Amino acid sequence: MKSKKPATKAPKKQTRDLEKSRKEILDVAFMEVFSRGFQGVSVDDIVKKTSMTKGAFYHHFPTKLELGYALVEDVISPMIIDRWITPLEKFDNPLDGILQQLQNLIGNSPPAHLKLGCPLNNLVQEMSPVDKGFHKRLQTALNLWIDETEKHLNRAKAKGFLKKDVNTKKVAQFVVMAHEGFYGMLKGLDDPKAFHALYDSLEQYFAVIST
Amino acid sequence: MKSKKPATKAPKKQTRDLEKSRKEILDVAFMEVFSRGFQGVSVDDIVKKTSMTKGAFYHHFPTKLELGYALVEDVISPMIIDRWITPLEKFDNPLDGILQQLQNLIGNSPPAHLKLGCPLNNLVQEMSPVDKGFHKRLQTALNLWIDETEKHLNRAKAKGFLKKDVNTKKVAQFVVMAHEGFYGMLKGLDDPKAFHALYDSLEQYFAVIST
DNA sequence: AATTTAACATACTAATTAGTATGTTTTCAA
DNA sequence: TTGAAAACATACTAATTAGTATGTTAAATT
Repeated sequence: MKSKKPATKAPKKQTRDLEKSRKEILDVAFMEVFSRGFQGVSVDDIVKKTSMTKGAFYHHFPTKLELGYALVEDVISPMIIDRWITPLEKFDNPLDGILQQLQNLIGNSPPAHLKLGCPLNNLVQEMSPVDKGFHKRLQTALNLWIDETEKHLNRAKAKGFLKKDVNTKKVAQFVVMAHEGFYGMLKGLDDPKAFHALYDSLEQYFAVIST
Repeated sequence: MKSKKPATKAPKKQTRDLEKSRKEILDVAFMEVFSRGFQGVSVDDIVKKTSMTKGAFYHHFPTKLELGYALVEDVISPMIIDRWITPLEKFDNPLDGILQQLQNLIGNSPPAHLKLGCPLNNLVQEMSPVDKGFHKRLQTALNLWIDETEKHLNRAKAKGFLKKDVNTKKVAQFVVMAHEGFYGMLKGLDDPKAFHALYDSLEQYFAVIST
């Protein structure tokens, strides 16, 4: 039996950690909501997949809706930045970066993962008309995506990759729309060739606005 | 009191009509599901907004899922043909028709209606990963939309409006993707100017593939 | 006209739901 | 060390859920 406590200094023997617990709930909730929808998941479902109980859940989130809000603000929004914005920094031409990321994160994704769609788009379509608090936060997340994309497009313009007369705000909106559209389409279709079709068309559009 | 029955031949005094009742349930269910999502609507919700009761509902549909399937096949699919395909017949150049219909049905829609998004896209995003029966039927509906769009693009090609080397299947997929993307975007954003931004970009893309 | 059957209505059930009330254990500051 | 508060656990509740069992009425058939 090794239940003896070694006399060496306790190496971080915390059994309770607010931040870690919150993160565990959010992580589990994210996957559940991602795959079954916000209204399709119950608080009990989430709790069951957690190492905690209902008491813990409601210690962290006053209502199920507040958990949903936290998912948008604390999980999904940072994820968008991580996956779609930050990687663009490595590209001299942001337009190349956008196409590259589409290829990496969507084109190269296994079909099983594509079937779940986009976490943000899923919630926009499901919850935006249903709850004002959701709508507000989802709108903020979408605008964040658009604004950050626009910044890189402005950089592209400054570097001479984009025609002088292009409206980068408009293009940014179109680019984000295409991301949502790609995800939505590939979620509904099974056709693995569909991505290339969409990708090729977007590439053609990029060619028009490029120098 | 006018409760007397005129001796004139009964002018269709049916109190029970299978088809009419089914249609009433489907119509009510469509609006409820359209605005609150399939999982956000209960059978009792639907029944309450109907002139019938639960007994009638389960006389027409064995389960809630079967009602959902009927919504896709009997309500939404015909609606897509009516709104997005049939109108194209009036246009000499189908590409003009597609842009016109986008302007009519989305650009000129009141924001209150745009907030509900697209009935098909809503269900694709919410239900496609959740239930196989849904996925299959939603996929069929999407492919119907794509195939019918492709037919008109082939007509455009035959008439010389499209470049000879364009792949009409690919373009059709991109067009439907754009429709879903437009709807999804405008549902999340509030910006009334967003439509024009998206529209302009799509128009530029059309210019590339046109003669 | 009588009888069968189709088109419903009414009343129920067992499971699930979000949320609460109250207890227990860990942590940390004095 | 102690005591208070934070971080949970347990046990409950009232409402809602999809679905059923059974009754009733209108319509079609004979």
